[in-house]
Amino acid sequence: MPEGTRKEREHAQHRRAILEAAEAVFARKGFHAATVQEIAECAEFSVGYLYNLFEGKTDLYAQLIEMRAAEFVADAEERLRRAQGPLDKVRAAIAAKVEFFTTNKQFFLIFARLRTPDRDEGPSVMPEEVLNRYRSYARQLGQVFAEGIRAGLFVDVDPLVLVHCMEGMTNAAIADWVASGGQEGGVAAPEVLESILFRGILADGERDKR
Amino acid sequence: MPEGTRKEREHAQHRRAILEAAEAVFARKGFHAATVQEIAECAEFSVGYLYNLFEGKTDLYAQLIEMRAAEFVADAEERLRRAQGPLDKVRAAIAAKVEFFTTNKQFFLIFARLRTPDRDEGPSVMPEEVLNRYRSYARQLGQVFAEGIRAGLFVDVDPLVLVHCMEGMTNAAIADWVASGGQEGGVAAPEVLESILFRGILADGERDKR
Amino acid sequence: MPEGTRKEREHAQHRRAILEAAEAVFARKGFHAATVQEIAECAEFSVGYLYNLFEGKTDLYAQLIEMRAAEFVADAEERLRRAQGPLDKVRAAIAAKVEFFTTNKQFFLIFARLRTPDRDEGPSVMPEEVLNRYRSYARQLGQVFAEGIRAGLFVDVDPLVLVHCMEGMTNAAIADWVASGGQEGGVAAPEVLESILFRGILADGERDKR
Amino acid sequence: MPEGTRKEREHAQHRRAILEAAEAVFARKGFHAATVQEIAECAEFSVGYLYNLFEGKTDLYAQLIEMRAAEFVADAEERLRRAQGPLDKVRAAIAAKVEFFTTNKQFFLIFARLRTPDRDEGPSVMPEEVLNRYRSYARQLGQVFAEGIRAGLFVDVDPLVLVHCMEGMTNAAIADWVASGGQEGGVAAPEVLESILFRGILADGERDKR
DNA sequence: TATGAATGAGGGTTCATTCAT
DNA sequence: TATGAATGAACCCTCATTCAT
Repeated sequence: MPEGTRKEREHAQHRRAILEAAEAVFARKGFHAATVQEIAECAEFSVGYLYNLFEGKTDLYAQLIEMRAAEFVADAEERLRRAQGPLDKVRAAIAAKVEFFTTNKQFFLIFARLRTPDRDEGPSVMPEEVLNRYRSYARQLGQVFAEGIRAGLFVDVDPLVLVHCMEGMTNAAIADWVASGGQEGGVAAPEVLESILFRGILADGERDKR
Repeated sequence: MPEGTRKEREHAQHRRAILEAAEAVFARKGFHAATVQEIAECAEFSVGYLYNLFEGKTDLYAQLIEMRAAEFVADAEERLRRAQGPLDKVRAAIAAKVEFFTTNKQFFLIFARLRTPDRDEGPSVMPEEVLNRYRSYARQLGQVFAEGIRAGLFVDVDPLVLVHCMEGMTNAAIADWVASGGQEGGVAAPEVLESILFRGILADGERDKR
Repeated sequence: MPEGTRKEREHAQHRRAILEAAEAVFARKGFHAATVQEIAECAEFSVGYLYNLFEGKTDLYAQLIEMRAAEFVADAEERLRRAQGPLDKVRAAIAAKVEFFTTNKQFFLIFARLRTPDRDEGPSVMPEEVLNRYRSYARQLGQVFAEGIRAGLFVDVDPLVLVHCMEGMTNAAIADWVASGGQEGGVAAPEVLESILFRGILADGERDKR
Repeated sequence: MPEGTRKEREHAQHRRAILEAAEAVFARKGFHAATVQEIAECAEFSVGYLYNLFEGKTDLYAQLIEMRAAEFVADAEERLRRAQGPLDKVRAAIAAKVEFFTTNKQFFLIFARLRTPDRDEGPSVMPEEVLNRYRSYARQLGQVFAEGIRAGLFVDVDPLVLVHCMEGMTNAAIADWVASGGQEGGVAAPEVLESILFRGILADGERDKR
């Protein structure tokens, strides 16, 4: 049951509608090529109203990312908490990511571009809060790996490198799936990615040869 | 000793200077936010002269990518040719990429954005030739993995997934290095990435447990 | 009493204001030398608003001509319909033209330039519709003369030549009047032009000498 | 036998070549759309050299018109001098004009646009000298008609109107011929134009009815 | 004499943002 | 609350003109 007065509920609903329209347009065009006009039309509101609810194009972008980042981190952290031991935590992290982007294809395109931020655009587009949330999550992942290393489960390599390996592999797999149309069942199964991350790509017989 | 008349040498030199200025600006701002004005200033030429040498902003972008892509592919294919067997070929591919972006930090930011092109920008920015060159290289990598699978060296997984794993891991490692300032020796050593790709992140004792 | 809502009326009024400003500027400078900036200033609107109502400079030009051409042709065709017989129809055509440009001095300068279009400007500026309207009117004039020839009223000369004579004479007279400032009563009276067109410039006694 | 040193002769020859190239381009594109670059290429000289011989685009345009106007006026005035009596002088004027533009089709397009000068382009494009030469010729024509009127040969109408009628008719006929491709024998014969100018378009029997 | 590389002011157009309604 | 008309700064690009060679 939604809280607040009817006005407050409508307000929140309109915000969501606009954020979703923005997600579609930003995903399709990128930040600069997207126009506020198109987002407003897509949400079936006027530009003016959009400017009542958001401070501007940049704010809209930031809030969109904040919203999705919060959704993702909330779910992923919950899964991390529930999983026991580094191995299962890593599995949980992979599953969380693959599942999140499987249901948020459009956002993946935005997320992917975030990794190479356009700098020098006046005040940075991303509010510190979002960045901190993400950094905090990355740090947790790092700790999971560090713990695994201490426990003798993982190879003794800078945990950051392990995080990158995991992130890079999953990103590439998801990117390929999204680029190829995002059909059901297309993305590499999390289990395959897990297996490669854990055991590498060498066949069983080959691994010990050298 | 460069060929051609003095005029031709200057012409080529100016082209290079502008392409390098463009690389710096596109890397910093992205395609849309970069301005021709800024590129010209950065190259210490007038806008008009830039338009004598290139057909427009889009052409400048395309030629820049074409130039770097040609450099990369030439080197990487040469290394692939020299390496014997799938294992060494994969090692060569990783080394080629890490080394190329180590000396072309700025271009990495452009390359990374290429993977999530802004759509709907009229005719795609990239000329078919460049795309084909890249596709051809990706296909070669796929064949290396396929060969490794046939030879029983690699796990029996869709070669495309293996390519993605390799690409994703190296991209993430390079991205982190670039983002953190690109200091000497910062990027994860190719040998570490290789090792993880081949043998996974599980410690020796753990791998066989399950 | 104008139709539509207040908004619609204002919209139409602004369109007219801009078209009139465009008429003044195009008349003074010609298409190429006119600037959108100047038209906007002259209409006391911003450039941006002008682009809300028209697709661009070319569209503005085309719509202006379309508007005036429609006004002229509507009036002239009505007069042609009402006049009885070739003689009166020719008189009506002359009067229609002289009176139209007497109240549309500025447009005459635009009309005059239309007759020597700058070629090679990509797709012609004029929409087919306007050209067809004008061609249709010219054809009607030709038929009037042809009918007069068949009836033995006019000399037996290619009707097209007769149209040219009529058009040329009236154009020259109007051009002179416009060039000399367009004062009241300056243009040669339609009756004088008619008389010369019909009976030539020879004095009565001289005509039959040869 | 051309005068001056070889240098002077070459200089004059180059000037003519450039003026002719300019005529072709200005005729095709109009003043504003024509580019100095294209004129230079068309004349097979460099832009720089063009700027050695002419002060700029405007000067080139003015000198071109000056040259052709001088040619025309010299010929037309000579014919006027030779003709005896107003009738023959008018015939001579018509013939001079038709013949001149028959051999100078391209220039007709430039001449036609001259009649509706783009104003407000800073210092007027046409030097006073050219304008005066043309005015002087128009005055002479006016005097021919005035003389005819005094002699009872022409109807008693403002001579300027008669000049306009003659000019307008011939312009329209030439314009049609040029527009339709300028084929041999296409333009209305001077005799037809003369006849209409002198005797009007009414058939013999009709003229006296009213 | 003859060249064309180099300039930069100015044009058409877009779009984030505001504000009267 | 919700609208969209109106703004104007900023962008890409062209082209007349200059000047070192």
